[in-house]
Amino acid sequence: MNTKERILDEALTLFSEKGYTNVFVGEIAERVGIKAPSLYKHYKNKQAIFDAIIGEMNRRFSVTADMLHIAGNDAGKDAGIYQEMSEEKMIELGVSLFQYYLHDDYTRRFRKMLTIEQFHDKALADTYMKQYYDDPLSYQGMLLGMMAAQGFLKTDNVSIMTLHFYAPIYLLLTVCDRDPDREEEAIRILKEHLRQFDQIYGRKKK
Amino acid sequence: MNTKERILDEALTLFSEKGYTNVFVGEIAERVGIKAPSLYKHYKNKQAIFDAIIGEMNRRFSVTADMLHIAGNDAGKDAGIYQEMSEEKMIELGVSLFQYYLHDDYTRRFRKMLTIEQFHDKALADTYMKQYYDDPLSYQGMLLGMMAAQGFLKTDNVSIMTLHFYAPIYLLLTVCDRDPDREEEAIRILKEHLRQFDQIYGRKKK
DNA sequence: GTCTATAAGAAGATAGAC
DNA sequence: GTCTATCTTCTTATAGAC
Repeated sequence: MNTKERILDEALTLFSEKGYTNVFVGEIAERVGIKAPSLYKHYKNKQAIFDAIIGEMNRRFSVTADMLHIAGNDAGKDAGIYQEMSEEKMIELGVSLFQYYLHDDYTRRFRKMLTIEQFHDKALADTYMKQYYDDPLSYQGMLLGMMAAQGFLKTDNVSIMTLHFYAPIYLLLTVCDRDPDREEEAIRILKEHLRQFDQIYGRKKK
Repeated sequence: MNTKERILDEALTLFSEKGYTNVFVGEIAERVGIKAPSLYKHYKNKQAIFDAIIGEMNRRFSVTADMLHIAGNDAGKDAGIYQEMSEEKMIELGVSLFQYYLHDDYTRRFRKMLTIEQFHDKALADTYMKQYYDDPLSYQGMLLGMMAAQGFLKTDNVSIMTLHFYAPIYLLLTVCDRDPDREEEAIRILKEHLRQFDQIYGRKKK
């Protein structure tokens, strides 16, 4: 990683912990191992660092979104995939996805930075909404909808079923972001949630 | 409202919109209609204003919490109250509660300020968690648990049922905080959520 | 590209008159 | 309690040598 990239990386870490205004240019430079003025050879000013981070974030978000769309559509074509999915397997899958979102370095720092900075700028609030509300409900709705169409789930309102699937996951993620010590508890609850979801909406009614 | 109270009020508004560091003492003073130095006759410094707001917030939160506990216990003693609660009545109640949380001036500003400032200080993160995770799940769990005990709801896991009730409400609240234009949509979804919740966990299975 | 020195300006806070 | 004037400190950013 070159200096220009390291600046972005350290800045992202600091912004996600303290917010834009509470991070000083000298602080970023120190972490990179240079003095503040040197930093201005790489970026025009502090705002340009922030903008570059936002740009990179949007790029990564849209790459992930595309991947999910493709994966979702592929899964839809292969109807057999769901047949093999037992409750335990579904829970395992849900937990790994949760842990990825929680621990992946970029995902976690972007999420915390957006949480702090979302009210500074309407565009950031929109990005937050898209990433943590519209897109998840859209992708997961697509998958759950296909499972319903194939008779593996039972509902007459796919969007609300999707909301019931996703909202607890979102809530538990916010818990762990604020208090990492509660991760174990959150994962226990997540598993119970997924199990109960499967009982409610699954093929075999309890 | 005297000057000391007006300072707190305007500061809370500004902090909830821009965050502590992005609000200048002169800005608060201007809104109150005085000059910055006058403000120091009422509060030792900027931090003292913030601390006073946090103190007031915690006071109001605990008053509400006590009220909910008492109301919940009273409701528990009066078993008949739930018998009269039709699905439509339950939806109406849920929507009014949602709109109260969304529009009540203090509730809304405290929530936005906590969202922005929560990572500056572990105590604030703890307050956030208590107010928007532990307490709601505890109160609502108490109520739903009593309804289950009396046979009006059916589940073998009250905490997860409560999570299924509350998590979508929390998610929809974050949507409206970030984009007030989506309130109408959110309330439509909220109603569908409550209706489906009643169908899933209500006495009469669909 | 990195450094030292420094300019330029902003923001919090105080002094002291009224 | 409120004001004007001012101090002090902090922070961003630039100048110019190496």
